[in-house]
Amino acid sequence: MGPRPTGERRTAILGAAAGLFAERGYRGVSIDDLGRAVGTTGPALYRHFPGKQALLGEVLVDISDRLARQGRELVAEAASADGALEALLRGHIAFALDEPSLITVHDRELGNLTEPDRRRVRRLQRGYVEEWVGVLAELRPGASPTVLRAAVHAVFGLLNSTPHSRGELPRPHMAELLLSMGRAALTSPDAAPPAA
Amino acid sequence: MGPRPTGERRTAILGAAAGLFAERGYRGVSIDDLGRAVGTTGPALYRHFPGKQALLGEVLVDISDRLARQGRELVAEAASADGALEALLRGHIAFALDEPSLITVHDRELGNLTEPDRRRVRRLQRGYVEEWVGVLAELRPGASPTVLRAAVHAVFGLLNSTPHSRGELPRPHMAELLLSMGRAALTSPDAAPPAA
DNA sequence: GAGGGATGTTAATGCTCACTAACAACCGTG
DNA sequence: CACGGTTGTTAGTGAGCATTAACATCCCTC
Repeated sequence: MGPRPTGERRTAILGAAAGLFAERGYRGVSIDDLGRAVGTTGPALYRHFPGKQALLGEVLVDISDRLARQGRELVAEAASADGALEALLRGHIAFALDEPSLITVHDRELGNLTEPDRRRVRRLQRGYVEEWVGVLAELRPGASPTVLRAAVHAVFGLLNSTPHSRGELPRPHMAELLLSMGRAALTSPDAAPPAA
Repeated sequence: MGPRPTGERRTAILGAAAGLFAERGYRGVSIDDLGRAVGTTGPALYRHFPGKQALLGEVLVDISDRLARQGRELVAEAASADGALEALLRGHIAFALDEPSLITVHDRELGNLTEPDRRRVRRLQRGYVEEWVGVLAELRPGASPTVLRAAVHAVFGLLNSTPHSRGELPRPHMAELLLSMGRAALTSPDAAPPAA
């Protein structure tokens, strides 16, 4: 069987991997499952990737990179801190609604990465979080970065909950709901004083 | 080796299982790991449980049951809808902060249950969610139950994010932060009209 | 103080699975 | 039109793992 023009098989495998990993977990998906999902047998996969772990690594690094890059760009383009926050929220929500599998895999499978891949993903994640924290610090000068970081993680949990409540609401409606909930959560007068 | 007074070995196994499942995932934990964690060998487990899946089932049903029961009680005891919402939030937050492993396992491992166990867990979860929806319906009479359900799921995502941002903040401070964020998210004027 | 049930241990057993080997077909290029 | 590189296929191979079997202790009861 001859090769298709480009590495389209490669990207097909990555797509299938994201979907299957999200659905059954990294360990619940076999090489043969992955092959079957793209119309080949299992071992054909080794013509495109060195192994199963490398596949997961590529998926996770790609997601983290896209989020971090998107965050950087949105903040750079924004005219105000308020605008930046709204852009970050809308961007993250769009991502979560468009790619629920990627979001699911992203915060579930970190532990199955090789150490180098895990480091890369963590670095990218940290950068993304700091983008949010920077914007929030401008909006609420009183709050400590530690509190803001915790708040950002909490809002990620809120936004990333989409895959769990799938299909309950039409997409644009869900997007608006998440936007207003996320904004409310981040801009409420929450900065409790450092506990005694 | 003789038996200890009660089924304390049983509960030790359940505790170890929750911790290990949370850390490495159901499929990433072997029977031998579980035995080792409670000071025995792997197969000893079969004296207390019919198998690995039954173990997971018991853990998940127990969590779901505790949450649902706690929800029912808190709402029944509350003097007002406002009070009920605050109680639900505080109760869920305490649970998430006290038992991060249980929370983690709870929304990750549903797919590894037997069909009957999955049904039981889902029924309990639904009951818990409806408890929240009932309270919210009283506070925001205009909103549709569908929107409220989606909002509740989103807030669960927010509250359950604790295990991800572990140790950043002292516990009481974190509890207050989550409370105010959760309340803000649920009581913001978010009820967008049913999209065109 | 003998017997039995509860609880443990070690040694199979049989399955799944990631990965490798050996071989085949296709395509573009000389 | 032969050749080599690319991408597939089927058939191992060896490891890990859930579960079971066979056997050993211990404690409680009679």
